[in-house]
Amino acid sequence: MADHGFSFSQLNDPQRDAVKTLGGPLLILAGAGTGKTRTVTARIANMVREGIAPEKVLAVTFTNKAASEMRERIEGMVAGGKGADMTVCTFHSLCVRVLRQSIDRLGYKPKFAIYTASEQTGLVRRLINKYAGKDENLEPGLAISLISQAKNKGIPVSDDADSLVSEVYRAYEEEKRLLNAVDFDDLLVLAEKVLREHKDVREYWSERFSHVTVDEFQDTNKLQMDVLQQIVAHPYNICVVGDDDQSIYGWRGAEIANILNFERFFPNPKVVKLEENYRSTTPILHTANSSIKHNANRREKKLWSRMLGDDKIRLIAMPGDFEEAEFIADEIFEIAAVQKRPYEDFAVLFRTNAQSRSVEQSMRERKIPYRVIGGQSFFDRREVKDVLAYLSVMVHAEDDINLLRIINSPARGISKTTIDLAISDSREARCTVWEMMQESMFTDQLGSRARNAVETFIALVKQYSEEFQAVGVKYADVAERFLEEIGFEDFLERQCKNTEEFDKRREGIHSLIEDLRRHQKEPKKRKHGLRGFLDDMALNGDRDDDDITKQKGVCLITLHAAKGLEFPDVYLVGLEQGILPHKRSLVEGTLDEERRLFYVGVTRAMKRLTMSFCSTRKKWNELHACEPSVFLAETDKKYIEEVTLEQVHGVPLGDSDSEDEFANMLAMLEGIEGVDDD
DNA sequence: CCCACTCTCGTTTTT
DNA sequence: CGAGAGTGGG
Repeated sequence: MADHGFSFSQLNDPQRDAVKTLGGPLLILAGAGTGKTRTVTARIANMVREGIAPEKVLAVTFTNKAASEMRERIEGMVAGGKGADMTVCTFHSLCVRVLRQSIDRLGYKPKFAIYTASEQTGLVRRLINKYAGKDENLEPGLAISLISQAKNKGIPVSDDADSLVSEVYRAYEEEKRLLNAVDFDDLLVLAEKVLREHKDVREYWSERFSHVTVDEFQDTNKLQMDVLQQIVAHPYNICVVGDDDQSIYGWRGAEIANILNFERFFPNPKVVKLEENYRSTTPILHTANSSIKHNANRREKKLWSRMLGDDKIRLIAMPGDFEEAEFIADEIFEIAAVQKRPYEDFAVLFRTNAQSRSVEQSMRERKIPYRVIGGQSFFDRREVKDVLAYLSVMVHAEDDINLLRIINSPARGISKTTIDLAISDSREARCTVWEMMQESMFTDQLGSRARNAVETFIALVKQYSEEFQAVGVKYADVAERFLEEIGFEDFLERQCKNTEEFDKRREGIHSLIEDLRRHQKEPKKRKHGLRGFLDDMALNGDRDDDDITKQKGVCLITLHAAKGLEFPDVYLVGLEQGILPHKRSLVEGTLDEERRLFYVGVTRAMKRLTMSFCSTRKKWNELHACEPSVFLAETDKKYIEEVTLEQVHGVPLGDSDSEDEFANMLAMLEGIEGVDDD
């Protein structure tokens, strides 16, 4: 017990079977709430116990968050700090490691830059403007997703090689290549390529990692599978863990076939099913099982629980979405008060982000604290992008995208005309904008004011990139000084409507600088200093302050984002045709994936589940009639209590004073309706 | 360069 | 309805 933080006796039979199986391909089908993480971490701890060298152990996840959580749990289980020698990372950072070492084999320079989403958008937008005819129009977002799909599935962007997308795609690839830059998908594409084409590289990595584990395997796409196949060599000590019933990312390329046909990729795998659920009560699991069995292609599984549970599932027919939100807010308020339960016990799950609005409104009116996963991520914020672009230019001024992003913000007298001239001249000379700006051939064409501005800018960049490169320098301090010098705060303030916005944005910058400071202090800091920091940021860095599980209050969350989480008391709302089987899924024929989404929603609940649908819904200020979801009709009602809103109001919850509670609730409802505007 | 107005478009989201 | 992009005048 002192040796390692697990013992076989804490595991159930299939879990133990999985933990003891260390050789050969292993597929663990881990249903929702069946102790997947415990099994995987125990299995890895067992490897070390069995004498496998920790540095030969690789565990791959999809998100940085999942990676750090797994690392933490493994380190807690493995004796003598050996856990730290293991590699626990995302697919993307694994590929970065491969490429940092061997990308020169593909003709790139080793210090390649990784484009963030915004850099990618910037480049694509520019190329669309360049190539689109007058009457042609292409959304950068659409182009990017087509390009990404092409790379991940290994298919052409468009079946017409002369189409605008194809043209943009070609130019996009060419430009990145010229700038020694790669995007997210390239990390996988190029890593797979270098592994496949170079035997010594492939052998290095497959010997380096003798035992590989892949988490959330149902989310892998074709490209990730290709990378895996390159890295994992005979005798294929690969363990994949996942649940085909929770595969909900098909729309972004996840191949459920990877899990359904695992044996096609790795021969004769052992298959272990984890079906005992430790999270939910029997009514919840029965309901989930009875729905998911309507899916055609799946690995047969049936979740069961030792917890019988007293509560049936409620299915409430609501007159409208407003009433639905009001009801939930009232009820949570009441239960939290009467049963003295923390708000963190409750979650409201919905299909689309837009649905959270009405619930948020009702929560705010009652002063119920709540948390939502914030629409735009930290890295999408303009000021953060600007600062990252600046830092990136300091490392690598040849990068046109970032250079152009910051060249005149804050305004420093370099006009659009000057910039356009620099771009076209650099195109002609086949060099970067940064190089062109230093040519007298270019500056001679400018008026004295413009020339002056350009020269000042060049001097500024040169000065600070030297300072950043100085030995022993504290990046965060230099960055602060730099932002001060260019008057970034004033620039920010001018862009903001009010003081709150300014404070928020300044806070964002501050937090970024702190990330930078922390990154440099970290003992296991990356090789290339500031470059390494930018890489981390591009790979969606080690930030945890936007982690929803660490925030307080009722959780309002989409079904997608809720995967992997659990709550004692769950409200699953908007179970209507067109919303839960989403309208688009009906056209696209992805009803199965919507059903899995429903399944994921139901299995988030531990003790109590309330489902609801509305017979009317306000859409863009107009009332629309709604029909209940087909998923409700096909689900077994053995443990479901079907009620209308009026009926629930007639049976208030709480053990005592129920009539008073009811009266209070009514009074409250009336009080609010009186104030109702919008 | 900046503001204010109109227009458009409303799944899911990570790296 | 409301966020975000795009347009045009001051």
